[in-house]
Amino acid sequence: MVKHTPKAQADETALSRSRIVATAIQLLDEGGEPGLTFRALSGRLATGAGAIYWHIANKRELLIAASDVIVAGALDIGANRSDPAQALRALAMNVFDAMQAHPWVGSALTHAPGALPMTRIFDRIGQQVRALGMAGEREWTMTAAFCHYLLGVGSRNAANAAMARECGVERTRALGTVAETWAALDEKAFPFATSASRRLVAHDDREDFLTGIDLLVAGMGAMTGTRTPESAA
Amino acid sequence: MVKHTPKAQADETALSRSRIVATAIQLLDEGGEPGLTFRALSGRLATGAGAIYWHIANKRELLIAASDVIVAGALDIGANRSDPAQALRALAMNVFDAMQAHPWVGSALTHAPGALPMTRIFDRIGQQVRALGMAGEREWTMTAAFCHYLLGVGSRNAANAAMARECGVERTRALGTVAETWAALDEKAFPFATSASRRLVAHDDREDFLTGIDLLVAGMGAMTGTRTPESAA
DNA sequence: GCAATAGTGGAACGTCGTTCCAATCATGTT
DNA sequence: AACATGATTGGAACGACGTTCCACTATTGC
Repeated sequence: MVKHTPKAQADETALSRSRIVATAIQLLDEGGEPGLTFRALSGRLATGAGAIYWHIANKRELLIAASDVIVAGALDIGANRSDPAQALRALAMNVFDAMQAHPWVGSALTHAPGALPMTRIFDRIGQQVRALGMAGEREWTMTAAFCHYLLGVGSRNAANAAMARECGVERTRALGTVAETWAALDEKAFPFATSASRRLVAHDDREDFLTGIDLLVAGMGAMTGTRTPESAA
Repeated sequence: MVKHTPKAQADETALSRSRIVATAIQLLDEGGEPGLTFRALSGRLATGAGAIYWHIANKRELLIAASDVIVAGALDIGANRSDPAQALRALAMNVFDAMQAHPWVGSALTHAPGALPMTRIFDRIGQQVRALGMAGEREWTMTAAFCHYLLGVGSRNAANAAMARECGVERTRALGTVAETWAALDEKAFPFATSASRRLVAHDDREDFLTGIDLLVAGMGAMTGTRTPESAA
């Protein structure tokens, strides 16, 4: 009783790569990385594991495809300012927000460095770095530094979210546990960590992240000698 | 026939936490993250899994303990220059070299943000940032930025090593595969990645890393000279 | 000497990613 | 209308993993 166009099955009940990836994103958002399981996936799709493997090679590819949907969506909007420094900032902000909304993305990007989603980010950032006047060796190094920073923040974000989920509490409460551990350390052996433990729970991730981006942009200006970071206002 | 001091069993055949951790490091160095298995571990220690669990709570704790040995060793030497900027550089270099020699450390640090090894790094870097004249909010933000960058580089290093191991070839050859993929991308859609594909295989990780560190240090100098933290819009 | 406790070895459990295969469905040919 | 073919499906089965459990041995305090 089901109508079907020859090639493009518009049938909603039919299995397809995009439907699998969309469901995978649902599971990841609900239960984090451990929430994505081929059993949970086949259960929600009301099919078997073999059917899924017909459309997708393995879990790694599934994770990359899921990340790519999020990353492509984050890079699609905004970041088209005329000023490269501002565009860089907006770009980084978009990626950060996407990683905050979907913490598993940060860890997925880490485990597949050369894959499409990370390449997307790398390319878009590289374009802006180039527009800032970097050339030759510089543009590579600077872009790589930006990406590494972005990736580091993203994976720490993912780890924080995982810890919060594991303890069954919200992020602030989970960080509070770490803060207590730090505060209880020997002040002689860890002078900075003990004094910084208060800020660990009070700080704003997003603001800190953006300050780091500004730091890198300012550093680029200082090292090339030409530009001043005055533009980031 | 075995002599034994009451508490401190110097017996080489006896199981102990430190012997377990040392063997775990061996396995990690030989086979990467997937090389560390409770079965492989109990096999090499000529014992059962239950005996190991008497000394160590779970795999997470084992990975943290293994990382701590490497990190503590890396932070123990050097980095005692009088110039904070130079000390910061030397510190970062030590951690980078340790992560290069033991690629699994980068990924382990990512998955346990508040644990002792990462705290060690955070504290040592924070001390130098503080010595550079940062105070209040700044010293936290700057230290966090350094750590994030360090972590990002470390986990990408780990991912590269994992990819190289998986393909059974050396790192350069594995990166070459990624470079070919990038070169084959649409030049209109990925103008930067396509043009940068040559550098991907030619570059020197360590040099790039240090340039990034210098970038951050230079940024700190530039930002403290002029601005106040009201830039966050 | 003897109970108590620290420590050991390995079988067993449940879950995971992945593979395999018989059954089903849609389609082109006769 | 009947069949052959290849794409697609559902679920059983496999091997490996982290972890738990428990019977057992060795050491210690009394």
